[in-house]
Amino acid sequence: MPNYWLMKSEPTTYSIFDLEKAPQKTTCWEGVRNYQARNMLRDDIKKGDLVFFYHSNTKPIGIFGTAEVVRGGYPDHFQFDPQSKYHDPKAIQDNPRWYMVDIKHKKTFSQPITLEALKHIPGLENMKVIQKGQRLSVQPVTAKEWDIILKIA
DNA sequence: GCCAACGTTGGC
DNA sequence: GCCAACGTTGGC
Repeated sequence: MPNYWLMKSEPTTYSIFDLEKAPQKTTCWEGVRNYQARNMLRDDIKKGDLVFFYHSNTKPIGIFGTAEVVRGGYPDHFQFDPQSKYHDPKAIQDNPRWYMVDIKHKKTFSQPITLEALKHIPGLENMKVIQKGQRLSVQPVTAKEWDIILKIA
């Protein structure tokens, strides 16, 4: 059984439409610089897991589609790249601090499921993304939540 | 653009 | 190891 996740992105930085157009419809999910999210990327997110692609800081906010993890956690090489905005001068080569995964586009919903809509769907009351102050850019999603949302999409 | 939430840093 | 200051996220 795959596990389910939700990943946030600001569409001005990287949108689901960018992912659709990417070579092999695949991209690496770099730049996560939060330890809780890092732990999930490094330890928990495996090849074959499924992901909701969420647009934040935009209009409308919400889940725009799905993607599949095609490569599980591996070191985010941008931490070692002084040119990158994700460079981390404290990161050590043989003990990487930050991790990323590769995801491949699966589906763009015909209509995004907005944050506002998510708040009113029965069964999603405990979903992390609708909780106030929930800032993690990578979040676990339960199988039940996944099913409810896919049925509506 | 504001600001609440909350993670991180660093002085002590 | 506490906690104030500071920075960032992200909804509104």
